[in-house]
Amino acid sequence: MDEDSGERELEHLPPDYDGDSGVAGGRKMHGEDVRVLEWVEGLPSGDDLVPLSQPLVSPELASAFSIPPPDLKTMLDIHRATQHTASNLRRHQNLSKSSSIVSHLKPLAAADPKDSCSSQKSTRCPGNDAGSSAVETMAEIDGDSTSLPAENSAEDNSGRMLKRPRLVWTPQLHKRFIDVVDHLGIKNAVPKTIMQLMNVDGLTRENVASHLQKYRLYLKRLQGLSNEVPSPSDHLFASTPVPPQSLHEQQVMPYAVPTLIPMQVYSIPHHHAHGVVPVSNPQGGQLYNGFDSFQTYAPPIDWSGGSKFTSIVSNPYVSPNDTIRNGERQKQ
DNA sequence: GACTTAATAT
DNA sequence: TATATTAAGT
Repeated sequence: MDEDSGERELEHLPPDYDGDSGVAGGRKMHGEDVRVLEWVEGLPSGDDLVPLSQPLVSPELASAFSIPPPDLKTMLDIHRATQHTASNLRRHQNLSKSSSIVSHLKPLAAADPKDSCSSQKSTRCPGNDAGSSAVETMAEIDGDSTSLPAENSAEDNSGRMLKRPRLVWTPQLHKRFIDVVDHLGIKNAVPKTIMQLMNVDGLTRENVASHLQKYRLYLKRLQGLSNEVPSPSDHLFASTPVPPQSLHEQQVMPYAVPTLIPMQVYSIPHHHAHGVVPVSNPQGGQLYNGFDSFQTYAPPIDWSGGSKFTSIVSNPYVSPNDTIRNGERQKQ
């Protein structure tokens, strides 16, 4: 059924992009990274991007699939949503114990997850629970009635239950994931928080949990064999342009509220899938690959909103000769 | 209800 | 086969 799905995905990649190239044999230090970067560079510049206020799927296609018209986002909407997020996160911050660090933050900066959990040795953090009640879902924040619910199914307009299409973790989406995980620190990076900060409309906690699981396994492998060539299966993760800071447990940096550039996931009935011309909107949104899944394009998160703090953590770069144990770098 | 881990499905 | 999704246990 999906025997050639890889080939299909490649249709949307530059001609020289070989997603399944034999990295196993000899992954030259950055060959893969360079290619991904080239691909990313190939995307339209900011000037070429379609404004957020325009629909992500053409009206014709939307109507063909009975997709209700999305709420058009204006810059005012985005600003309002950002303010909303910020104020909710501030409320969250006020609920948990405030710290001297956080008290210096500019209004847009959010709670320091480490601080609010500092006495917890497990990754479960009461602060997070308090936050989850204070922070609303992205759909609510966006005021977006066309967003899919954060469930794995939705009803179409005739009341049938539709299966949410399988999410494809594109390099862009993964980059956004990594950005968030790195900002949270691997210890504080739990699915719900990641999902909220990623701010991808339609992305579910389950999507994130699954990807996080995979990412943790990748990090574990990375620790296990520090000098080995990365597994070919780590293609996506290894394509992350920077050494994952996630290897370090805590990023003692309060995370910023990312600029809200929501993306929407459209659920298109599978039987409609064949032969559809891909729709692309790199500004954020979905690239429908014409079959049974979507590729999600996400512009990088703009952390500038509140990240006025420089990290207290020293250079997280991990040299190939170092090993990581329990999140601590061990010099050799 | 959220999280992690393991198993299963595609 | 890779990886997204679901299930089970905490």
